[in-house]
Amino acid sequence: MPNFYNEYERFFVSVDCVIFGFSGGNLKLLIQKRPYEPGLGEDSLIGGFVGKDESVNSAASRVLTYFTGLENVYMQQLGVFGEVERDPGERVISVVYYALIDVHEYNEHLSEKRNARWIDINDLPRLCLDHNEMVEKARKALKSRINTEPIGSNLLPELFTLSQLQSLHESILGYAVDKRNFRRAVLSHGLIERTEKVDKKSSRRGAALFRFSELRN
Amino acid sequence: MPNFYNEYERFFVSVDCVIFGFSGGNLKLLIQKRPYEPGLGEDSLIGGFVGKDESVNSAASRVLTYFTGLENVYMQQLGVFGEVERDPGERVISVVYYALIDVHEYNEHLSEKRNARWIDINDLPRLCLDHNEMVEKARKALKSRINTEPIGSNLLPELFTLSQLQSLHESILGYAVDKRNFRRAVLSHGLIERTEKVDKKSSRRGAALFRFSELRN
DNA sequence: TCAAAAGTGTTAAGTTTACACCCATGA
DNA sequence: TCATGGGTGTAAACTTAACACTTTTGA
Repeated sequence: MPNFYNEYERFFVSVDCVIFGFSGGNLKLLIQKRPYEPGLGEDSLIGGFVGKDESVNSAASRVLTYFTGLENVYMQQLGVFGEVERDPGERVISVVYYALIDVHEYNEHLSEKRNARWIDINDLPRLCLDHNEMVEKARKALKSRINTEPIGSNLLPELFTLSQLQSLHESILGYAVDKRNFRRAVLSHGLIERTEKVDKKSSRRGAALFRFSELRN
Repeated sequence: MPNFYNEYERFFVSVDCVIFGFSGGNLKLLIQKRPYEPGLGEDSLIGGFVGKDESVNSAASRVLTYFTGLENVYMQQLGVFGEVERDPGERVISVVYYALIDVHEYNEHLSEKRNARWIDINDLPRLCLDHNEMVEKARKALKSRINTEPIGSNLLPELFTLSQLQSLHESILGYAVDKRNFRRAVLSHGLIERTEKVDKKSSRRGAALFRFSELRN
């Protein structure tokens, strides 16, 4: 096939994923030790390069599966980081995603093998390049979407208590919400439904377990 | 400088701009005749390729200035279109922006020279590649932001009447809004202020001219 | 004098917020 | 029996939505 654009430059294109999890009442982030120079060994988002025969979105999915073993994960594009000098090694244009995963389902063994680990979002270390900026942007995106998208359905196990869901919302929003108002609001949305099951782990009395309804519009 | 990423592929990266204007009570889009194969002469968004020594955002600004003569235009990244086969000529990864410009200020002579023209958003022709999809995404973004961002300040002339502002909102939203409620709402936001001037062109009685307040938070 | 756009308030409905006590259970 | 987290209702404040007539003026 002839090349029509040959006068133009070509660039490395990477994908970087801000991977959120929720565990122990706290929002977590999956990070790795950067596997190449420059910045070898520094803390880094999970990322990789776009390949010849895959779309940019597919590259992000591939990277995510490579690190977690999970497929069909909830992911959203956040934007492009395209400053000339953002990577001191080579010019790389990065497409950033955020992903939400259920930390109870992912392949822990695999991510350890990949040198990845979960950190609490509030103990975020300094990350390489412009990765802290990417995390900041992802947190803002989560905050603004938590009340309109069923974000919890990706971060929580299939069955969960309303207290867990509330605690997730509070972690994302960064402030406490009123228990009664919260329950009324999420129940009225009709996105979750009560099951017959009861969770006895977190309290003496036991808490009703809910699940996200299957129906999507 | 050594190349650390040499095993990876490099890609053409383009920027495509969904450029909105507002004139005669209608939302407009600036399009061009595609200047290269494949699809030479087809209707196309305003676009170009990212160069070696410019950031992706700068490339978008450069393209916009090239076509309109305007600088410091309001632009926002919309996302990346990165399917493998989206351009049948070559693999090109496109970063999409939307921009809002005041059609009374831009350089009409220049855009004509560039073979660009304004079309009414409701008479949108079939555009090349995946450009219609980009426009659709941009319209949704506008809709969801019209009530939180001072979008009008970029699309309207410096002085405008409330009827013009309302008509702009209606064009973006796609439905009529109540005049009294609209006026109360925009005035209470405090983003616009009344001037002493009066517009006599659009009515016998004359309408007060407003401007967007300088103050930004 | 009339056509055409500008301008102006009030009420009802709905939504959001604030707030405190009893319940069930296992240790 | 008591400590712990689970579960529940109501009233006030605020926001949104619906609705129609008068004003000004150039032709």
